[in-house]
This record gives sequence, C-alpha cells and structure tokens, in this order.
Amino acid sequence: MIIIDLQSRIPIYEQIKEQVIKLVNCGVYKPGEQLPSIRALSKELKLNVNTVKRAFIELEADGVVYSLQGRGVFVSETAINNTKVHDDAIRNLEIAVNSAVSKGISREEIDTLLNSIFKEGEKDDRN
Amino acid sequence: MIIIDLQSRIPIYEQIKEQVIKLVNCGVYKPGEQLPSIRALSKELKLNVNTVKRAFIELEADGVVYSLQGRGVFVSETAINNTKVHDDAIRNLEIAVNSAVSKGISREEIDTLLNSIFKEGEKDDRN
Amino acid sequence: MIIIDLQSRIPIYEQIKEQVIKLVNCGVYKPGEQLPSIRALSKELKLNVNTVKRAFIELEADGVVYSLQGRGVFVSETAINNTKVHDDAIRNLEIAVNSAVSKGISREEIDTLLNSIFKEGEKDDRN
Amino acid sequence: MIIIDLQSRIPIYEQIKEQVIKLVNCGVYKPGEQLPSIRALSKELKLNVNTVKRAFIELEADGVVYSLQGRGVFVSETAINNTKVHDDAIRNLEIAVNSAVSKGISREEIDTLLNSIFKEGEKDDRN
DNA sequence: GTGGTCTAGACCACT
DNA sequence: GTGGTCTAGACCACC
Repeated sequence: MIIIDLQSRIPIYEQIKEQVIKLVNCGVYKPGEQLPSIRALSKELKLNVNTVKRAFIELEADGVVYSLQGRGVFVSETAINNTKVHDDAIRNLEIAVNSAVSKGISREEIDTLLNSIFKEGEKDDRN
Repeated sequence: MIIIDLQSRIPIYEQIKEQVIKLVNCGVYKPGEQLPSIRALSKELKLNVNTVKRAFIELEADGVVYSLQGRGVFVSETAINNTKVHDDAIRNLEIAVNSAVSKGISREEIDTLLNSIFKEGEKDDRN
Repeated sequence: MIIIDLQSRIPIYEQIKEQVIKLVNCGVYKPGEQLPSIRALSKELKLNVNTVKRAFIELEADGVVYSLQGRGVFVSETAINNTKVHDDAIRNLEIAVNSAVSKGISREEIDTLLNSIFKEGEKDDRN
Repeated sequence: MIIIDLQSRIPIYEQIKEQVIKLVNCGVYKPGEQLPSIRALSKELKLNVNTVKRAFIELEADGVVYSLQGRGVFVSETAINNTKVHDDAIRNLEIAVNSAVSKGISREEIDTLLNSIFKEGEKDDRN
C-alpha cells in the first residue's frame, strides 16, 4: 500500500507520514482501526524499524494515530479534518507558490498545472 | 536588496539563489550587468563567504549567472525565462500541490490561497 | 464495576489495580470479602488472563489482597489505609506537581483544578 | 545544568525535555538564544546523540525550540507561556490527582503537600 | 563545527 | 506478539 522512493530527497519517514495521512483521508484506514505494526511495515518496506517508528512518533504528535504498548498503532478519531495537518499543508503550499512566483511562474501556468492535477485525480476516482 | 531569514528552515544559499533570480526577473539586474561581489555580499548580509559562494556556483550551473575570473559575476543572457529555473519551479510546485491534495486540501482552498497571493503581488507592483 | 479505557496510555493492569483499590476504599469490597476470580474478571472485561493476573500479583505484593490456592482472591485486612498504596500515591503526586510547577503552572491554577475535581467528587457521592 | 537520573523510569529524553522547559521558564535561556549543541550536550551528559536528539525533536514539535541545520538549536519565541506545554502539564496533573484521590488521599493531604512544595520553591527563589 | 537521516541491534514493558 | 527506549556508528547537508 505504501511506496517508498529511496532516491527522493524527501526523508523516508516523511514519505511514510504523508502516505499514511493519504490512506486515512482516502478512507482506506478508518478512525479506531488498527494499522500494520511498525515491525511488519518495516519488514514489508525493507526499512529499519526506527525509521518507521520515527514516522509514527510524528503522526502521533500530529494527532493522526495513537499507539498503545503491547497492542499496536491505531487511527485516532481526530485523524480526518486534522487541523495541524491541514494548516501545515496550507503553509507549505503557500511557500511553494511564492517561490514559484518569484521565479517567474505566472498565474496562468499555475492554473494549467492545477487543472492537470485535478483532472488526474478525477480519473483515479472513477476506478 | 537581498533579505535573508536566518530563522527559516530553507537553507541560506537557497534563499540567496531565489532572491537573485527574483531580482533578475523583476528587472533590477539585467543580462550582462555585474552583480555585487561574493565578498561584498557576504559582508553586507553578515554571512559566511562559503555560503554565498555556494549560491553563486549553483546559479552559474543553472545558467543564471556567469563569473569571470578576477572580474566578477554577471547576469547571463539566459537568466530570464531560464528553462532550468522554470522547470524546477514547476516541478516543485507540482510536488507541493500533490502533497497538499493528499492531505485533504481542496481545489477551492488552493484557489483562495492563489487569489490572496496574487492580490498581494499586485499591491507590491504599485510601489 | 471495573471500567477499562483501552485507549488510555496507562497500562491496563495499572487501571485494574487502581480501580480495585478504589472499590475497596469506597467500601464496595470489605476486608475479608472475596473478589471476582481472575478468569471471571478477564472474561467480563474481555482482557487477556495474564493482564488481570499481573494486576492481582501486584495488589498482593502491595498488601491489598491475598489469594488462597484454589479458593480465590480476598481483600486483605491491610487494604484500607494501606501504607504502600498511600505512600506511592503521595510520591506520584509530588512528582506530578513538581513537573507541573517547572512548566510554569501556578499555585492558583492547581487550586482551581483541585476545586473542580473535589466538587465533581461530591456530586458523585450523592448518587 | 541538566541532571539525568538513569535509574528513573521516566525516559531520559523526557527528563531532558522537562529540564530544558524548566530552564527556559526560569529565564536561564531566553527566546532567540542558542542552546548547547546536541553533540556537546550528549557528551556532557554521557548520553548517545540520538537520545538528546529525540528530546529536541519533541521540544521542537511543542514549539519550545527550533533547530537550524549547520547552525544549532535556539529557544523559540513561543517557548514561554507555551499553550501546548501548559495544557499537557494541566492534563497530567489532573490524571495524577484523580489517581491519588481514588487511592484514598484526602484534600487536606494534598494541600499539605502543596504547601511544602511551594514553601521549598520560595526558599530557592531567595538564593 | 552544526544538525538531519538511517541502520543494526540490544533490552525492556505490555498483552 | 506488540510498542518504547537507548546505544553505536555511518553518512549527508549546511555554515
């Protein structure tokens, strides 16, 4: 379910975080539901346990999951429509847009990009 | 002319790169024109020379500036509408948008953000 | 009678211990009286037998209950006003208060908290 | 400045967190000021770098410090009167008090404890 | 020099 | 079995 790009400059634990959030937002994992164990996940993704653990520590701090010793990791009730995740996403997007604008990217180009991204998304939804 | 935010998590050399590109795109520096020397700039910004040097090495690799041994750094003819800068900006923006979307940000929210950013930009242009 | 919060980060066996002590202090179970068997309790609470067993082993070590081979678990005579339980509680509270104070919590805030907790308690007593 | 109790059941990184917060609240470290490097601290406390790092990751997530690659760790502007730290402290205290009460600790005993703790604090202030 | 990421592996606590 | 903590040590990025 989770795909890691080892070549990416985005840290692996960030990639895990992002994809877990995505899976929760897509409804693959629902609040209260148990997630795969960090050991199972680290084995599946061929990563060190600590790398996966790091992702889950941050997901827990962000209120997306909670972990119970000896029992496992579960999706928290506040996972969907999570304010911290939302606000972070908006802030990052703002920085990225400002950076693009200062490099000469026009509003038209951004709209074209958005159209192609959201068109792509609709296709996925049909599946 | 260049403002560095020491508290930002964006590397200082990236901030320098970005602002030089911005100044060129705004027409403050024109192709062929000489830029402040690395030493002058590092003194003015109170930064380590190596940090400024790194920014200029990368700007040269991107085709934004060229340096002439013993004479200084100049804005290259390919600085405006530079393909590499443009493509990098688009690629980064695409990643940021996809990340935001996967965290539940809607098209409407992105448009609202864009409107506020471009409104802000117009105000600046009047100055 | 015993309510377990599976979502709490307090270990389940600690929750069992705490609630047995509470029930004894409230007079629900009196010294000499027999407690529900470990198996019955684990079935009722839908918990692993080992988890309940661990709670009772520790309660026995603390002098709150005693178990008779093949007959069951009973409230010990030293259960109420038990020194070890009392001292542990005081020690834990001291640690918690010191921790709060070092994080900038004032005496006033603590008093407000205490008032609301003891007010709540009185209401419960009326039931 | 920081004292670690290796015997304590409180994780070392939590002890570091707590003491850094305390030092900031006491005014030993002020907003904007640089903290000792994680390497220097780990050497001084004879701990692994990662243990200290873990403490700082959480302090950063809580808005108490911020770290800049290649530069160091600094006290953030939101460190004092930090809502997250404050709310966590209150919540923990509430849990501790409720636990003590259920073990038969009376309001009088709690007040006695508070008096002795705050009396102790005043003595420290005079130094 | 600074912090940031990742691995390998140990040991403990809880169910 | 689960997660939680800690160590030792490597390699990278930034200043």
